[in-house]
Amino acid sequence: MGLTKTEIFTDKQNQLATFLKAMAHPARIAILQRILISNTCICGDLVGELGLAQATISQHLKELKNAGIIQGTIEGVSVCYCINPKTWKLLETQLGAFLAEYKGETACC
Amino acid sequence: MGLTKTEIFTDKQNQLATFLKAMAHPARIAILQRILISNTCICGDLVGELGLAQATISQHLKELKNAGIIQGTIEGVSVCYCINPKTWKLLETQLGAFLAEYKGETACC
DNA sequence: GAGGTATATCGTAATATTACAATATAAAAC
DNA sequence: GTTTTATATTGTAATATTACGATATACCTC
Repeated sequence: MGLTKTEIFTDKQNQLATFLKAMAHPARIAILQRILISNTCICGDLVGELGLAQATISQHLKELKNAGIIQGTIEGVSVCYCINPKTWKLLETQLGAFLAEYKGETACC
Repeated sequence: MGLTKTEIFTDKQNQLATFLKAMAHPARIAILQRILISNTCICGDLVGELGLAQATISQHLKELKNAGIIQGTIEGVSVCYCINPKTWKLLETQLGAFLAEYKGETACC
């Protein structure tokens, strides 16, 4: 075992889970916030700012990139990472729809 | 290693990561949707509806409960699980604030 | 209280994640 | 072309997650 049974869930459920999983780490939230605030990002800055090793940050960036949340373009010696606007909007839509399913407090519990 | 370095991040970053992690599984999204739609929930229903073993579903419910997202009250033989309104609002606020940090497309990448 | 029903917990196997040192790659500067 | 600088990849150890069978618990019904 140890393998998520994706086949029994809908594509939407699986996709939302993938997005959430990609963001479900404080380092990746910190990285995203850093990109969001400065509206641009160079990986080297993060190595100094977060207290994690360069290899670890590179790994986190890779996961955000795999999920499609960020994109990177080579800029001379360094790489410029920024938000993928298309994915971010999709994420906002899907997450918004999910959260909106809550209809207020129930009488039950 | 293999242990997240929570101490180098802010409480807000860690809390948001914890919420996201709790929801970052298609089974748990399906469970939440089921609770949200019916405005109530009994675990036994889920065992029939999702294609997972009873022990697995109980485990997923436990994780959602540990994160404070759902709460359960014993109701005779079964347990009634429902959304924790306070946590759900906190989650909406924190996630909303996070998503709102995006200021639209950048010129950079 | 014996039997049935609903949920939780335990034990365990397979797999995934997190973190980092070491090393590789690739472009700029000299 | 060698050195410097920035990032990626590889290898590896520690830990976490996912799933399920088996078993325990707890409450209702008779």
